[in-house]
Amino acid sequence: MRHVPTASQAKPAPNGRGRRGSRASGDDRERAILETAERLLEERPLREISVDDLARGAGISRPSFYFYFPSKDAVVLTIIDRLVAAAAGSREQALRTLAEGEPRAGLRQGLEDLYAAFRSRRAVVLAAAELRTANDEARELWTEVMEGWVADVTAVIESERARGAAPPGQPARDLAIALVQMNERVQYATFADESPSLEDDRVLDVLVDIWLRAIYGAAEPG
Amino acid sequence: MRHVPTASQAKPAPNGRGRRGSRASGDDRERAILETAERLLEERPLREISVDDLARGAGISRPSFYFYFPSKDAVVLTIIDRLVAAAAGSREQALRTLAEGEPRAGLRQGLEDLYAAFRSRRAVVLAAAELRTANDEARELWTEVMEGWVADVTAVIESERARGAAPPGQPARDLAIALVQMNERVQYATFADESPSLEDDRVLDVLVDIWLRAIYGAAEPG
DNA sequence: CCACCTTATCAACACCGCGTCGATTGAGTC
DNA sequence: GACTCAATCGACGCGGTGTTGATAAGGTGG
Repeated sequence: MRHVPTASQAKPAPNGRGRRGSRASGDDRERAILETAERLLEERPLREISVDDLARGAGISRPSFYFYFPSKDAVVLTIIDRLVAAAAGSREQALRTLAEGEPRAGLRQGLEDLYAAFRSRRAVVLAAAELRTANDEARELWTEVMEGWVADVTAVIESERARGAAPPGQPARDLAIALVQMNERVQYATFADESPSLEDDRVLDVLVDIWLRAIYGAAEPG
Repeated sequence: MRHVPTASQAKPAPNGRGRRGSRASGDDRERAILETAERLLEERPLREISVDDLARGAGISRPSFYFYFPSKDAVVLTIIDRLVAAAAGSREQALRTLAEGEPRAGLRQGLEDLYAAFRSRRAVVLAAAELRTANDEARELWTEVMEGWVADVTAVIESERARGAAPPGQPARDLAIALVQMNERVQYATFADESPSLEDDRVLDVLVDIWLRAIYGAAEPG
């Protein structure tokens, strides 16, 4: 279980991740650490950034770092929390468009918004993916996010089937899981510039096409 | 560039990963280390296995370990090399079935064989995925494997389009990349028992369905 | 059979990154 | 001017990695 109210509550009260108690001038330091982390993540992966790097970057010693954050991971988790809160906005927006009876356009719009939100914080997203394999809290956060999307997509598929726009097929939730995970993986590969990976400007066309065919396509045409 | 001839050449000559020179009785130790690694990977992730664990498991001291392998990663890479060589068999088999004019059945068969091959070495596959993010050599090996599959799938799609069985659509290679990456991610999630993830016995039905719709489906029916 | 190479082994070491402890400073009450 | 408490950091212990150098334990051949 995570203990933090997923950010967005400006400063009040100590939380599991942030500084312990108080709110004196050291707010600057805390911000400095977060900014240093974001800056360094643009240059190299999390695993190559030490607590000392973060401390020095923020102009303090390593032990002082621990006054503000309990660990390196906690810093990144704080950053991710905020990104996730921001992305939640995009998701709600997309859902609303979807609900307005124009599901295909809405779908494209939704995937576009999400892609843009993550694309703009590429470094953080890659760090989050790296953390996920090692850190329980990160894994739980990721799970929450994925479950949220899967639930939404499942609802959309079911409603499209109910109104006859989409044919029956695999259980909606199973389909949703595979599609959401496809997006995660494809986008990650593009952000990380893996090979093979899709070109940045091809990602959406390809993903949207597969989603539409998976949801609206008949089982086996041609 | 990797320097190792992807295993399968029993013992000859020192290679980049294995023991340096010679082939005395210490062959047993080398095998013992590899077996210890596989055994421990069934219990816990690579990151929680130390060189000392591997050494003790093989009945030698930590420094002695370095006589056989240059690092913990090298051990896992050796294991992965062998798995990949084995999986290459499945892939060739699948391709042959595919080429015999029964592409849909062949596709299902191919995905099934691959899934079974990896499923049976779950622990190793998960370790490989973990290594990939941290280790250059692992990343290159993974790239080779992925590029191989993408190339094959691209060829299949193009040939199906050429003979009129599949309609035109996104560039075949782009489609292939997304589908192959989807499989990777979905299978990983299932092996790791993430949430959300597909149930073990649902994976193939869902993946095959999406593949068929993505390849053979029309752009936008219903 | 003994000098010699080569295989195989490990204690001891140097290094790095993490997280903690305890002492110290300095600004703000009362 | 005595007290508090946020903030800082030197020094430490821990656990992990990889290396060095000394040593034993087989052949091999002169």
